[in-house]
Amino acid sequence: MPRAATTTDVFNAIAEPRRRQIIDLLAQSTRPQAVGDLVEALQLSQPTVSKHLAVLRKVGVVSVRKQGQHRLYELNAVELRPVHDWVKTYEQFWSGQLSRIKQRAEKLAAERAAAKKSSNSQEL
Amino acid sequence: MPRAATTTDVFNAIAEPRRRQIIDLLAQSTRPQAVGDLVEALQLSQPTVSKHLAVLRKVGVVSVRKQGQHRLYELNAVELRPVHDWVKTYEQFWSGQLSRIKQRAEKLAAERAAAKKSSNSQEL
DNA sequence: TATTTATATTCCCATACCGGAATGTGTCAA
DNA sequence: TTGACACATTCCGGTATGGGAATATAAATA
Repeated sequence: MPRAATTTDVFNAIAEPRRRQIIDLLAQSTRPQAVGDLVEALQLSQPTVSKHLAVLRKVGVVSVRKQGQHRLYELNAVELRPVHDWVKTYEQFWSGQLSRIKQRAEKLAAERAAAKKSSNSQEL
Repeated sequence: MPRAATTTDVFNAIAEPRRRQIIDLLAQSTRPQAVGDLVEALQLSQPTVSKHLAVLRKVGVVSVRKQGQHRLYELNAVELRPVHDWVKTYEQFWSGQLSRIKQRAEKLAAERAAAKKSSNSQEL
């Protein structure tokens, strides 16, 4: 099995730095951006930008709207939520000491739950 | 230029679901885990697990310690911080209405800053 | 020392990439 | 209709993948 396609999910899509740049640009701008605007801002060729946008479209991170001969791209940030939710779990590992206590408590709770499930107290 | 290596940065490393599973397992367990434990938990072949661990090692997300013939893997979650920090910016897009007001204010501030930089009030 | 155990590494291959170049498609304007 | 413009898509080539199979390495054990 080869590497998963970039269009498989958001995690694969945002692995590419230019695609994160595109997301950042769309977030910073009030209004939807035409492809040409992004081309200029990113200093990349038009086909390259269009292809990155196609990936972001397929995973739903951006949406398009036609306006004349332009395509206006808009951020659909909610699709980033899986990434946020996953990584947020680990915030506690580098934030204050108080949180570290909480972290420890959660670990112990997890252990107890696991031990209960399989009456096998071996470490996971 | 092909796709960036999985070992290029954390974003590429965590694109692979099994590597995220490994991270999750290491986070849930109190103690460092031997490769064999992960093999059993993930139901993957030993070489596959070892290779995923090698990727996570190279980007610093896990650290290893020898204990006899075992290698004990431990999570180094702080290396996930770049992902967290990047995606956290977008939290506002799906959290409560109050935050959305704040979001709008930040956009306007960004616009003003951009306009100041290039005395060109065209939209970015 | 020979054997088992735990893990890492190498080789293989089908697949998918990212960028560049070229080309296709659709819209506006003369 | 003929261009001109904005954008998407296709084709190409060098590279890297992830899993399986086989092999290497290193420690424990008989």
